[in-house]
Amino acid sequence: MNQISSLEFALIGLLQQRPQSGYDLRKTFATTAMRHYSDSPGSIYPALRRLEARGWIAAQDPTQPADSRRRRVFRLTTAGKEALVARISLPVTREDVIWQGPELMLRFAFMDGNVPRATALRFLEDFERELGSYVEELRGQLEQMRASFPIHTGVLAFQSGIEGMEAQLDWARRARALLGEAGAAPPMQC
Amino acid sequence: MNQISSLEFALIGLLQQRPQSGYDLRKTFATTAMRHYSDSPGSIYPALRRLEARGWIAAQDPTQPADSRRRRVFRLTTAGKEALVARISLPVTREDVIWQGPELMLRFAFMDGNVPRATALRFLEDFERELGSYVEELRGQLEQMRASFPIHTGVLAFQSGIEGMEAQLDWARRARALLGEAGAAPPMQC
DNA sequence: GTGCACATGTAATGTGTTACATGATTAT
DNA sequence: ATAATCATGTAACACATTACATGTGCAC
Repeated sequence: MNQISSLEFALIGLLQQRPQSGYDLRKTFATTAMRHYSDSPGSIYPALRRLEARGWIAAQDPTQPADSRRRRVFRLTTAGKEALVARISLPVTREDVIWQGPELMLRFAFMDGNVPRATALRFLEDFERELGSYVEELRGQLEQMRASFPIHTGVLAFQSGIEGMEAQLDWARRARALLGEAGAAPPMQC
Repeated sequence: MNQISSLEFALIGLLQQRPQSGYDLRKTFATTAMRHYSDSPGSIYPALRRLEARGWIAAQDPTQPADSRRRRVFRLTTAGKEALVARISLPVTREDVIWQGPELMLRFAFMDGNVPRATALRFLEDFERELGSYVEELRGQLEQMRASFPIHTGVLAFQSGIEGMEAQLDWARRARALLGEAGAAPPMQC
């Protein structure tokens, strides 16, 4: 499979921000908001080797004297940056909003300094459109459920999902307004 | 591994509602709000065979005359129902709310008619407590981010996650009020 | 000098994904 | 009759998880 996995995407996104070792990346997954990624060595080190084999990342200065520990600090290569930008710039599809992986918001988060502001605005527009239409469909299903069942947990759980999505829709509208009006601010373009 | 997977849990939860064939279950995953589960035959049929091997589900009436198609309709066994109830009744941990899999809300949704109302209330209390403390932690991280970066996409994406969780917290409070006051309604107990 | 955090790695296992294969029934 | 849908299955592959293994440097 030539497809990049969600973990691999997270790794190159973090490496774009600054060169790091596998251990550093594990600690990020273990302690920050990216906790939903496993910090197990069995996933991260193999993923790093896959990325290295593809030429997207490279260990910098194999015989680094400044670092006595046997750390391997990786940096993003030019090809890696291209792959990152390509992944970030993917249009937001209905599948994306349904699966709601950590992946989607990570795509938006990694846009800083990597793509023009227009791409971020496009993301938000797509996101609003796809999520909006999906929520509308779910609301229809909710009405049907409410008709057949009373207030029981199935309906309530369903409602929880819908309300979470509505909060995200609301966020997207505000974020778009913020980014759109920021014509005076320094451009995001790399 | 003796652990039940998220897919297996979804399958026995659906089979508890009514006996169904693998194809029926696939269609549910393909067309309803449970779309985040794959409807690929390569995942569902092997999972059904695993559940059958464990004795949690059974094909009813192998030589059903009423159904000319060669469907295998599965029903939940007593052991299967026990496993379902055990999984549903698990306390909500911090890990659960962080991973936010489809799993957690499914647990709540499948409570109808399977566990006493107290279990549902307990779920909501745990959920509020764990998610509340996690959101608080994330809000601290957000403030740090906001200090170092301007309004850029990383901060915005972070905020989106927090707002989604806050919507769920709000939902949990309302759901708890609804379930708690419903002393007059027919009990959920099986 | 013993324990702990740092740092990387491998092997076994289970499972989801993709793609392909097969055959029955219904509709046209 | 022939296409589409129903219905189940398998094989190859990639990947995550878990558990184990190994070694370094620092603190007490």
